[in-house]
Amino acid sequence: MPVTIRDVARASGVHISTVSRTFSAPHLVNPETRVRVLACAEDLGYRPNRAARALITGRTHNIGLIIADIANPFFPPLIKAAEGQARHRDYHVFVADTNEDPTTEEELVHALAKQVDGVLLCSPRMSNSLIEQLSREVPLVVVNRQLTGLPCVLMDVGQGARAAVEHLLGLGHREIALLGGPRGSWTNREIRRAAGAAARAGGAELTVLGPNPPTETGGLALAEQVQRSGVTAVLAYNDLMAIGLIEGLDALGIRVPEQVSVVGVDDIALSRLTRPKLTTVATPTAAAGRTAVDMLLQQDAEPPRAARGIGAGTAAGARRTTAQVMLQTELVIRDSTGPGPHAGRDRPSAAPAGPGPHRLAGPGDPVVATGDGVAS
Amino acid sequence: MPVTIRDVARASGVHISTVSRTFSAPHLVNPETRVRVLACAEDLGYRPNRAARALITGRTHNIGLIIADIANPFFPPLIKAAEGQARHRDYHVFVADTNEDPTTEEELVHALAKQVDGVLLCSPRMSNSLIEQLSREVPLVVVNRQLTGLPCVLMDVGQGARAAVEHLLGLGHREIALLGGPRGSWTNREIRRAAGAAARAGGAELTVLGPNPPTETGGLALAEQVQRSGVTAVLAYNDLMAIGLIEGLDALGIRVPEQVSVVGVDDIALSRLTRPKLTTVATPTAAAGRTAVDMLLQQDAEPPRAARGIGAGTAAGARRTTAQVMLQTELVIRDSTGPGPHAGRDRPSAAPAGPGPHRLAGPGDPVVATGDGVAS
DNA sequence: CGGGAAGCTGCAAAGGTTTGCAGTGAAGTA
DNA sequence: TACTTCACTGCAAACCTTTGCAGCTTCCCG
Repeated sequence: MPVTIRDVARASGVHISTVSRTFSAPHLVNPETRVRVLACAEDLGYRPNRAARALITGRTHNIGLIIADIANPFFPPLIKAAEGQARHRDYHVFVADTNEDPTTEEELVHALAKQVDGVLLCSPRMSNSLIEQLSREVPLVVVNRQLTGLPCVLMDVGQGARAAVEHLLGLGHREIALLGGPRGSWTNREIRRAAGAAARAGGAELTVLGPNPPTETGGLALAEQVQRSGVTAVLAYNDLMAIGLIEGLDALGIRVPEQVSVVGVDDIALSRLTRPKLTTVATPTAAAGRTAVDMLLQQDAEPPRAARGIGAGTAAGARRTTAQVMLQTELVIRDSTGPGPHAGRDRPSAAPAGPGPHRLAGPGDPVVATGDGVAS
Repeated sequence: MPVTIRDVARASGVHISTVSRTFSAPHLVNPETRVRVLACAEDLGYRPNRAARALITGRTHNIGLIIADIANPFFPPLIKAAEGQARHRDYHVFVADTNEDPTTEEELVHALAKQVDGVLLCSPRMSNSLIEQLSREVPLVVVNRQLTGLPCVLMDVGQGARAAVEHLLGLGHREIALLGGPRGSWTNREIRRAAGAAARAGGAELTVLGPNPPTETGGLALAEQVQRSGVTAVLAYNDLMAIGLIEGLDALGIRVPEQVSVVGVDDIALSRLTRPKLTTVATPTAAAGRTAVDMLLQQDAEPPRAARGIGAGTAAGARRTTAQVMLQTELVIRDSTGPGPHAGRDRPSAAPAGPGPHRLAGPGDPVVATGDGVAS
C-alpha cells in the first residue's frame, strides 16, 4: 500500500537511485528526467520515508523540545515559535512535558536522544553537571540557564529587573519586596542580583521573600507576609505570582496600586487581562524559541554524517560551537504600579505621566551574541 | 559511536536476534541469557534505534498532534494530557501548530502521515470531506468535530450551554444574548442549538450575535452591540470572548454581574483569575486529550504489520472502529452571574444562595460511548 | 579521427532492527 | 533405545533510502 521510491522508479522507467537523487540532489539529474520523475511521484503520492532516510544519513530531521510544564502560560508562545521555525527548516518537533520533575527530564532526554538531531531544554530543573553529561549524548541547546561550554539562549531579566526597580524608585518607593521563584532557577538568581544592586544604588531596601513555587498560589500565599513587611512595592519572580499576590492583597483589603505597587516578569497574555493590568518585564519568549532552534540546527549542520566509513569516532563531537545569546527584555508599564510615599520628592524625572501602557527599552527581538568556543 | 544491537550481542556473546528478542519478546529468551543481555545493554547504554525498528515493523511509535493555535489557552492542557498519555504507552508526540489555517492543516497531515502511526486533529478548521479524505491516508482521531465514520472525541457543550441558560433563567434573566464563535465550528453550532432550545423552553428570548473571532478582542468588540441589544445576560462561545466582553462592558461603565451577567465556556485557568471570576461551562480538555490518544492507539493496535509478505493491500484499512465519545461538561458558577430583573418572581428555586463557586453536574471525566461501526 | 572530459545513470552496499524458519540439545514418552 | 516435543538460539532476508563508484554517451578539442 505505501508507495515507495521503487514504485516511482518503475513508473518513470529509471533506477531508484535516480529517483532518490531527484529529491536529494536534483542538480545531478537530467532536467528532462527530473520532471518525469517528479510527475510520477506526484501522481502516485510518493512521500519519502524519513525513517529509512534517517537510518542511512544519521539525521532524523526531528528535534526534541523539553518543557517543564506546558500548561504554564509562559511556555506555549515559545513552543509555538520553535515549532514554526523548525517546520520552516523542514524539521518536526517532539514536545514533551516533564511536570517540573528533574528525573523525568533526564529520562526524556535519553528517550529522545536516538530519535532526534538535537534537544531544546527549556528552563531545566536538573543540575548543571547532569546537563553537561547529557550534552555528550545528544546536541543540546539550553534556554533560561547559563552553562559555560554549552549553547544557551538567555533573556536579560537582570536588565529588566533593574528597570523595574528603577521604575519603582522613580515612583517614590523605598521599601521593596522581591518574591523569589523556585530554587535553582537561573532566572531567579539573575533577578535577585540585579534587583538588589539597583535597590542599593537607589538607596532603597530590598526584602527577599522565598524561594516559592512560581505559581499563582505561590503569590497568593505571600500576601500576608508582604503586608507584615510593610513594603510599598513588590517585584515578583513572574506574572503568575504577581497576579496571585494581587488577589491575596485584595482579599486583605489592600488596594493595588494605591497602597502597594506590583511588578511581574514575563508579560504573559494574561497580564493584559487582569484588573489592574499588570506592569511587567516582557521577556521575548517567541524570539527565544526561534533562536534556540536556529542555534541547534546550525550546530548540527556541521558534523554531517553519523558513524559512516572510516575515521568515524575520532571526529565525533570534536568541535562544537558554544555561542550564548542574550535577548533583551523590556519593562511594560501598565496599571499595577503607582506613586509611592516618597513620590515627587527626589526623583521626579523618572515618574511616568499616566498609567497608560508605554514602553522602555528596545524592540525585544535583537540579540547580543557573546562568545564562541571549543568544548570537549 | 552509537551503540547498536550488534555491540550488545558481541558483549554478551549471543546473536543479535537474541538481543532483539530480549527487548521485543522477552518470553522467548532464556531468563539467564536475558539478564546477561540486559546487563550488557545497560552497561553500554544501548537504546534501540526507533527508525530502524519503524522501517521493518511499519510502526513508528509516534503520533501527530495538530493544533489550531498553541497559544490559545484552551489547548495546552489538552496537549499536556495527550503527551503524557502517549508517553505512558511508549509513544512520542509531534506537536504542530496550524495558525488556524486550513491549508496548513492539510499540509501538516500529509507531512506527518508517513512519520506517525496516527494523527489527532484538534478543532480542525478544514472541511469534513477533506478530513475524510485524509483519514484514508493515516489513522485519524478528531477532537471537537463530529464526523460519521470517523472516531471523534466530543465535549457535551450542548448540555453545558443548556445548564448555563437554565442558570440564567433561574436568576431571573429573560433577555439573553449569545456571542457566536467562528463559522464552521461544531462547538459553536452545538452551543447555539442547545442555548436556543433552553431559552425557548424557559420563555426567554435568545439574541445571537456573530459569528465572531473566538478571542478576547472578538468579545471586547461586541460590548456596544450587547449594550444596544438591551439584554441582561450573555453566554459567550468561550472564556476568552467572555473576558473580552467584560472588559468592554467595563469600559462602557456597565457593571458585571450587577447590570449584565456573563457566562463563558471552557473554564480556562484564566477564568479563575479575572475579576469578577467567570461563571463558565467547564470542558474536560485534559480528559479529551487522554481519550483521543487512547482511541488512536487502540485503533491502530489492530492492523498489525504494515505492508509485509503476501496479501498486503487487500486488508489495508478494511476494518476500523469508529466509536464516538462524548465527554460531560459542567457548569461552574462563580462571580460573573447575578440576579436579573425577574429574580425571585417565578423560578425562585434555581437561584443560588451566594456567589461562592459551587458545581452542578457530574465528575467530568466519565464518558458516554456511542456507537461503533465499519467504514470503507 | 583519437583522446579526454563532462553529464547522466545504474549498481550495490550500507544503515539497525525484526522475524519466519531451521537447527541444536535436552527432556519426556513409548 | 528410538522418537517426539519443547525451549532456546542462530541464520538471513527484508524494510526504504542514500551514496561512492563505475559505466555509458555525448561532446569538445586538437
